[in-house]
Amino acid sequence: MRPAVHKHRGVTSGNGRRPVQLRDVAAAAGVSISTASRVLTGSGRCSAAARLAVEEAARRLAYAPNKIARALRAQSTRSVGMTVPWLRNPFYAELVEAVDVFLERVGLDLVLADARGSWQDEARRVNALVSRRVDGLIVVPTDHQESAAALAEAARHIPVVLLEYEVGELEADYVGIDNGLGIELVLDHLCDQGATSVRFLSSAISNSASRSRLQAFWKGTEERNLEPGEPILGRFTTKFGKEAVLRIIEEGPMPDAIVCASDVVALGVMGQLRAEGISVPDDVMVTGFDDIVFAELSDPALTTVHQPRRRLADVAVSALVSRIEGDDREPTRVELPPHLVVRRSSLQPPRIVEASSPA
Amino acid sequence: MRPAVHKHRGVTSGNGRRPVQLRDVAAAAGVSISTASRVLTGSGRCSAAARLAVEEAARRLAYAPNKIARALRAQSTRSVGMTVPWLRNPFYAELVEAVDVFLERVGLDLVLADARGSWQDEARRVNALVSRRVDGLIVVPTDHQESAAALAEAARHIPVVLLEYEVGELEADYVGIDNGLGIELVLDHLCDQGATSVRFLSSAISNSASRSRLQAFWKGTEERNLEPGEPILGRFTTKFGKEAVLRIIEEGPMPDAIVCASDVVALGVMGQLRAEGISVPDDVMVTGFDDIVFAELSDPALTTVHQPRRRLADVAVSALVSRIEGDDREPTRVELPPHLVVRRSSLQPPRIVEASSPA
DNA sequence: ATGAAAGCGCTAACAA
DNA sequence: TTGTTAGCGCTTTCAT
Repeated sequence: MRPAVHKHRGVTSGNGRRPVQLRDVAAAAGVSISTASRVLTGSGRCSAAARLAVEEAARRLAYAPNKIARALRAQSTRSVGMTVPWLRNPFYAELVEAVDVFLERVGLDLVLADARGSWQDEARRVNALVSRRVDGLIVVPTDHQESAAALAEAARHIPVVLLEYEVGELEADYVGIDNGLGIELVLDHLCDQGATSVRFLSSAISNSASRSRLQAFWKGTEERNLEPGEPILGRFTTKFGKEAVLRIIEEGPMPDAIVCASDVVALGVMGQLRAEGISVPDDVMVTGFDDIVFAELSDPALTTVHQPRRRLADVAVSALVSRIEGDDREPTRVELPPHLVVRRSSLQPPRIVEASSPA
Repeated sequence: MRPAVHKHRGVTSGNGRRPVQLRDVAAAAGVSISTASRVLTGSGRCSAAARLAVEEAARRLAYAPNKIARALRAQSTRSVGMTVPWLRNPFYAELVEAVDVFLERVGLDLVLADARGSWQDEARRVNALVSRRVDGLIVVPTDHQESAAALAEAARHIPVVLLEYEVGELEADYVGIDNGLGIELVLDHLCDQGATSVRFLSSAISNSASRSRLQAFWKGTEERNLEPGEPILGRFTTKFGKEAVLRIIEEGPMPDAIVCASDVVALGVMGQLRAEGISVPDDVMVTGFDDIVFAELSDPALTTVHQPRRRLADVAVSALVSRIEGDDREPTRVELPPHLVVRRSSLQPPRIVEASSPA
C-alpha cells in the first residue's frame, strides 16, 4: 500500500479558510507529523532541535489543534458538561460561575446547558452532552424523579456529580447544603422576632432540597409551636411568588411570616405584597433562601439563608475530577452548612438599624 | 487488504462501559455499517426492510451517535458557541435563554461560555469554541477594542454575529437596539417629571452601547437644557452602582435624576441610596436600562428601557444561520427600537398609583 | 529520536 | 439498494 496522498479540500465557501493543521506545522518545521505531535503534546522524547523548530512553526502559523480530532483519538474532550434548572435564576448563574472558576483551575472546559425549567429539556441537553462526549457531568437536576432516567443513562458512560439537589434512585456523588439546618435557622430567627404563624413557599416540581426544606418546615414549626399554614408549592420564579401572595390574601388571615425556599420567590412575594399595600416587615415578615445579590438590594433587604457557592463548586469539581481519574469508590454525599443572613425583611421593632448617616 | 478486524477496547476503568456504536447497530440489524448510517442519517436510498431492521436495532440498543466522530467526518458540529460578558447579570442570562430557544428551533446546539467580565477570559473562551469547531459564534462582546483580536481571528474561520454591542474594526453582522433612542426616551420622560439636572452612570470598559448611550446623553441633555453632571463610568454590576452613589454624595449636590445604562447598576444605586436615607423618587429619580425581571420588583419599581430580547435573539440566530449556510453578502447591521417602561422610581407627584386594594 | 502506519467512529463516493 | 473503501485531524504504538 502506497503512502496516502494528502488531498487538500477545495476552497470552502464563504469566509472559511482552511485552518492550519498539524501537518502544516510539521511541514514548516521539516519534521514528520508524529514528531510535531510529540513536541506539542509534550509526550515522548524528541531532540532539542526538533522541539525548537516545531514550536517556532506552530507559533508562526498560529496553529490551534482541532479538538474534535484530538478528542476522537484520545477518547477524551477535556471538557465537562453542566446543566442547571434555569439560568435566569441568579442563584444558578452564580453557581455556574463558581464551577467555571474551579474547572478552569484544573484545565477543563465547561460546556453549559440550560434546562429552562423543564426536565424534558434537561434530558435532551444531558443526552446531547453525552453525545458530545464530555468527560463528566455536573448537574443541578430539575426534578427528583423525572431527572432520574436521563441521568442514570448518562452515568453509565461518564461520571455524574449532583449539585444542590439529589435525584431519587440515582447512585451518584452529591454535594449540597444542609437544607434542614437552613430552615431551622430561619424558624429560630422568626420565633425570636415573635412570629407565631408561618407560611411556606417552595417549588413543587420537587427537587430534593425542596423536600428537605419542607420536611424541616413541618418538623420545625411543630417543635417551636409555630402555626404552619398549608405550604404553597410552585416553582422557583418571581412569578410564582407573586401568585402565591394573591392566594394567601384570598385564603384568609395573613401569617406573621412567609418563608420562601428561594430568593427569587421571596422577591416576587415582596413585590406583590407592596402592590397590595401590605408592608414588610410590619404586616408580614418575609425570608428567602440562597442569598443572591439582589436579596441585599431589595427594600426591605431580604433575610435569607446563604449558600456557600464557592465551596459547593469546589467540592463538586473535586469529586468529578477524581471520578474522571478513575476513582470508583462508593458515591459520596456532602452537606455543607449554610448560614442565616438577617436583614430588615424579618425584623420587628425594636429594630436594628443597618446603617446610619452621621447626624 | 483484508477487512479490518474490529478490536474491542479493553475494559474501561471505572463506570464507563463501551457506548454502543454504529457497527453494533449494523451487526444487530444484519446490514453493513454504511447501510445503517444511511438509514439513520436519512441520506441515500435503502430498502424498507433495511430501514426497519436498522431502526429497530438502534432503538433496542439505545444507540446514540458519537457526535465527535460525526463532527470530524462531516466537518460540522451542528452547534454554535455563544459568549456573554457576565452571566450573573440577569439581562445576559435572559438573552442567552432567548438565543437558546431560537437555536433549538433550527436544530443547533448552544455551547455557552461566560467571559466573567474579562476580555482575556473572553478571548480564551472564543478560542476554545473555535478549537471545538462550533459552526458559528454569537458574541456579546465585553469590550469595544479588546474583544477585536480574538473575534477577528475567529471570524476568519467561522461566521460571527455580534449581539448587543459592536466591536471596532470588526466586520461582522450586528444586532442591537437603538441605544440613542433609549436614552432619549429616558430624558424626555425625566423632563416631563420636572428634572433639570441629571447624572449618567455606565460602564467604562467601553462597549459600543455605552458609547452610544453616553453620546446620546450628552446630546440629549444639551437639547433639553438639562444640566449634565460628569458621567461616572465603571462596569455593569450592582457593586459599581453602590460605589457611584457614594461618589455622587461626596461630590456635592444630588442631581434630580440618576440615569443608569444598566438595570443592575440602577438596582445597586437604589440600594445604596436607601442605605444612605435618600428617598427615590422624592429626593432623586433613578432610571435603568434593559428591563430585567428584578426591575419591576424593586421598591420603588424601576423605570427602565426595555430591550426586546426575543427579537434580538431571533435576528441574531437568523443572521448566523444564513451565514453558516454560505451567505457572504456584506455585513448586516440591525437596530431594534427599545421602549420605555415607566415605573415609580421616576415619578413625581401627582403620582400615578400602580395598584389599589379595594378600600 | 524519529517516521510509518494504524486507527478513534463516523459519512460519503464509488462499485457492484 | 448495498457493501467496500477512503478518509476527517489527530495520537500513539511499533519499527527503525
